Amino acid sequence: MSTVTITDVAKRVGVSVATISRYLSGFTVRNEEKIREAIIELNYRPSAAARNLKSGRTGIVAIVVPDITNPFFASIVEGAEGAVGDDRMILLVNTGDSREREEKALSQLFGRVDGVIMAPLTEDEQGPSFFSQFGLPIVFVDRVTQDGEKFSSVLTDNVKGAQLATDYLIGHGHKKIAMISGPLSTTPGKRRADGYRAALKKANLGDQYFIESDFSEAGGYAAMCSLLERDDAPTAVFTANNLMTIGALHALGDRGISVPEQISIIGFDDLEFAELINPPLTVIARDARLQGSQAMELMIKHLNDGVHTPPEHSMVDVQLVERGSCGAPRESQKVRSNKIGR
Amino acid sequence: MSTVTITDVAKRVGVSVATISRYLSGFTVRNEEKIREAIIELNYRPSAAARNLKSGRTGIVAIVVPDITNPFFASIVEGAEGAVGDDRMILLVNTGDSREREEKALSQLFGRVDGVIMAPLTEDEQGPSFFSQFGLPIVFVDRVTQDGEKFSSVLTDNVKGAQLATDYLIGHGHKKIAMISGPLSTTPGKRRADGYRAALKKANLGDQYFIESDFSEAGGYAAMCSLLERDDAPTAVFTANNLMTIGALHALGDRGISVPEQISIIGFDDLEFAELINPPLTVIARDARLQGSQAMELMIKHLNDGVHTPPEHSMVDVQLVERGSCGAPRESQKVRSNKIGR
DNA sequence: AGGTTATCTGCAATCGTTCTCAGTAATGAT
DNA sequence: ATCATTACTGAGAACGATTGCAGATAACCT
Repeated sequence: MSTVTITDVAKRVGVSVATISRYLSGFTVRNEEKIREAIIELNYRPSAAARNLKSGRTGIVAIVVPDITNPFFASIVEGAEGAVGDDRMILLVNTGDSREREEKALSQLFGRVDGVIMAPLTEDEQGPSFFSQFGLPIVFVDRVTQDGEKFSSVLTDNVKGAQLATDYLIGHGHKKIAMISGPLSTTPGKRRADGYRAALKKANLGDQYFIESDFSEAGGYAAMCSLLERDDAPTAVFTANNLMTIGALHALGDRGISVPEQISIIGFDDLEFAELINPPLTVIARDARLQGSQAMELMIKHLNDGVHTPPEHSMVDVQLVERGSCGAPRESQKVRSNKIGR
Repeated sequence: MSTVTITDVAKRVGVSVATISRYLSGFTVRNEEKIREAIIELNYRPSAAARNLKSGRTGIVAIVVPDITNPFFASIVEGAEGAVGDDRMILLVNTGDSREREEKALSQLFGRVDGVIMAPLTEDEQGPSFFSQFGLPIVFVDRVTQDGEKFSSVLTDNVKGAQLATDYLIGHGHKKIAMISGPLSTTPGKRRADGYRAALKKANLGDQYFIESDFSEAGGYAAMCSLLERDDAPTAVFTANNLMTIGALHALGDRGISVPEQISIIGFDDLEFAELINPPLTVIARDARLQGSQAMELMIKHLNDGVHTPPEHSMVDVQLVERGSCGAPRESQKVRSNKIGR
């Protein structure tokens, strides 16, 4: 076990601890060669704890995400990892969509990390008041809290993405366009719903097929089921995230409803395997890794420039990736007959 | 900003810092009520750094994985998160399949964490020698290093899984059974290859269709391409992990080769969307979340019982999930004609 | 009352660094 | 040779908690 301290190294070389410390911090000192050797021979490793205590910094940046098994967040983490650099590490907190765990984690983070990159669970007011007393640099990614403008953020152009998707369905001639939405308490939930409604309005269509759900596969499944049970079922669906798209597809598969012949579907967020699905999935894509790396770069900037750097807001673009899951609408009779026949 | 220390609290209450410290550690002290109040009023938060320095523990467990965007590892992390408990946190390190980053991370981890749960990149000898001098409890998950028996581990029954898969293909009448294997330098790579070969041997078949690749989608794609280019192409393929399965499917899709009519495929590791693929994917599944939680439980045990608890080894079972990607072999002529026609 | 134990307390050392301050040696300019 | 400048050095005080020790108080026996 390595309980060898800076003092041991100093004794070995015959200088003071201050010199060793300076050497470690990159200053030029007289006996560099001997110090290097002594450190290797003694297998000395500086104590992170002692450094933290003195310097006040930990060299750790936290990333708080609601669900690490969602490929989108996994990619964010990957992007952040790539941008974190050599002298910092990442502390991952997965809150599992639990508000309680999010709060607990945040309070425990204090003192252990230099900054927090987070995708908060909701935009509720509780968040900001907590953050203002937090004292650490915060960068929001993908989602913000109510007064998110006060902190740096890297967001997606959700409104545009949802409009693109809805317009695309409208362009195919659909009139009955459903949206399986995420929680309106979240940034992407709200904004994507806004984009959807704006596009419908522009085309003089109503939003009677709007369903609020919860960004999970089960939620997408349930929402799709309830849409299919309607007397006047939609001919196209826009699902607000990847997991809900998968859930919706499972619901369709279970009922033997074929895509895009009987119903068209377009999802927000691309998936590694979107092309492999039958049919290949048309989606609104964005660069999650880029979002992660931008968030980390912003964080590093704040860390280096001091807390009082003004917040910066970055917006990542979206684009429509056309594959094969959307087509022209079918006459509603046909859809109904199929629905009965399930 | 909270620069309020234990001394401030002590002054406020009119006792010594020792008393506050004891109160914080759960001992019964006289003025509990007043202390509680003072802590809240002053918004005092104990300094993690100072605690670390004195006590030597950090309350953080590291998880080192090669690729967090692989759903399998994401699930491991999720499982570990669920089992970590209230007084510890998880530090995630994503090495991105880079040996260099793995080494660097490991050395930086020292002193910042109480233990390391890891899926090492390879079984090379470098690992163990490093770990023996590491002095921290280590739990291997999914993969081990050469002298892995010295440390606790949670592994999968890889041999059995590979045998199940290969036997299944043999049972369908296949004779030309390929394996797109992971690196033989890794635990799952080697063991799954062993299982495949054992099953072939039992059936008096040769392993001329064995290809070693790298557990990535691109690797699976390339391997599948090279198999298809052979004069005598295989009629069935066993891919050694989820990403390579996706890659292989992409390769087949690009060439218009249909599954399972023209070629059968079975993969190791289930996928959230395996049912949605055309055709639904038959796989060898295992409970990744369970592996993660077991690893964490083992770690907590080591942490609580002291370093000198003997290592424990746990093996998670596998099972074959039959869907629709395997069928009877086609005559080789047909396959060849299709190959020419691509 | 006196003695013993149990419970709580404060003092002060300690953990392993960083960093200010003052001091010494070496170099260059005059 | 003198002085100014530069380049490095060591002593020692922090940083904010934990904890062994010994003393004080209260509680319990006989």
